[in-house]
Amino acid sequence: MNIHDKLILHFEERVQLTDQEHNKVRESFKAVTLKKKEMLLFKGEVSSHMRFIAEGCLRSYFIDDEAKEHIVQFGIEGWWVNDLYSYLTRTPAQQFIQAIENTTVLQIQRDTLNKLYDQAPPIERFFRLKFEKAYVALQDRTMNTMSKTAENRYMEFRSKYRDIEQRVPQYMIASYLGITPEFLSAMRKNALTSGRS
Amino acid sequence: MNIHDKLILHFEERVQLTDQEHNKVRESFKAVTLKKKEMLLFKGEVSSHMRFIAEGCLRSYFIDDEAKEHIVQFGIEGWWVNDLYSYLTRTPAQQFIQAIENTTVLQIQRDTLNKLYDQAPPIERFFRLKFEKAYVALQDRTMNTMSKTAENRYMEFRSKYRDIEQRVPQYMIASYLGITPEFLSAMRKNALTSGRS
DNA sequence: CGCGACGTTGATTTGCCTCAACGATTGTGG
DNA sequence: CCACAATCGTTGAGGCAAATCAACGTCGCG
Repeated sequence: MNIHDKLILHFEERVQLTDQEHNKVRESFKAVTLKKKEMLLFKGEVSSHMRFIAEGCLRSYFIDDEAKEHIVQFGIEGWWVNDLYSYLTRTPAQQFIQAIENTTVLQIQRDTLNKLYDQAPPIERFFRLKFEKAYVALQDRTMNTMSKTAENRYMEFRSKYRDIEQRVPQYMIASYLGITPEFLSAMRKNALTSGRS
Repeated sequence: MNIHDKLILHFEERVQLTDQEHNKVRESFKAVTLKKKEMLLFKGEVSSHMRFIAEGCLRSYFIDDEAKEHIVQFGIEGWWVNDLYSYLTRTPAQQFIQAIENTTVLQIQRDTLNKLYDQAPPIERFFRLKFEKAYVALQDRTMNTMSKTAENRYMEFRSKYRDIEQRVPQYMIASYLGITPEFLSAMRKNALTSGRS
């Protein structure tokens, strides 16, 4: 199975595409490969691509006024990553996107994608559905952050993203959860000495 | 100007509609009026409408394990409100939606909207764009919550949503910001006695 | 072998919460 | 139209979850 097949299967989980649309997709999305720790997007660049992770693992993060990193999102095979604000407004990115493992991404230029929306309505539908889902997922995270303790959020992260948990260093999980590595470490110790697991 | 005109103008800020599509919109969206404190959606109901606020002010909120309320979103004229998770998955809502002022909402049934997507691609495009924007806005809020103090978040809220600030009680703003009313009160006192404003 | 990346530990500090009490408004039923 | 009850905001004392800071152990890798 070549790399574009993955993307097409991904689209076809949600919408039906004609052969012609398959070809459009194959032409429009270009592969990019990254080695571990390489950058896919730097803060300050304008993000002008939508990006699908075909293989590997990435993180997007930003740096606050006190020079601290905060992980916005992890992504693995089958996920999309972007600094969407930069992409939509054509302004310099606030976020960095970096490879955690060697990674292959399929990306499409903004203008190409916008044309594709006109030519292939199922693709536009796919993205409508995708953003609906992404919004719901993000809202869920927001609600958790507002109402749960760090320990509960960690437990939920572990059960929801077991695959990711095993591929990224612990301090990045702490950053994603909005806590310090020290505190995560302390929590893990507690969880082990009480509830056996 | 009747109430459906507002909605059509709202669509036409982003996409072009034909006269026929105008009519579809007029037929499909039904008006609902609410008095202050009335509920538009209860936790446990399935949300089966997309809802546009034509006039008034609403809040959506949830109640956590410790019986505390958390405001997820405010909405005024020109905004959309929903428990999107419930709407998309047809499962019982986690959230409540309540009128803060007397309010008029235009709402469309899920099935009707889904048909409309097929019949009127610009409407589907509108919602793709809307969810992209909503996602970005929510991500911005998430990033703020992760990296800023309560005081900074409050200041940002005030400058970004001055209109809302003046229409909702202070304890609801506290809830939206993820702090207690007491702490917000203390912050306000500080801000006044130091920086003149 | 040595160094950098990662995780851990413990002492101390801090941002925000809890609880309880108390004005000031608002609104509402008698 | 007044009286009383809600509703809302404020204050202050005390407490806790999580951060900070500094030091140290361990592993993988060049």
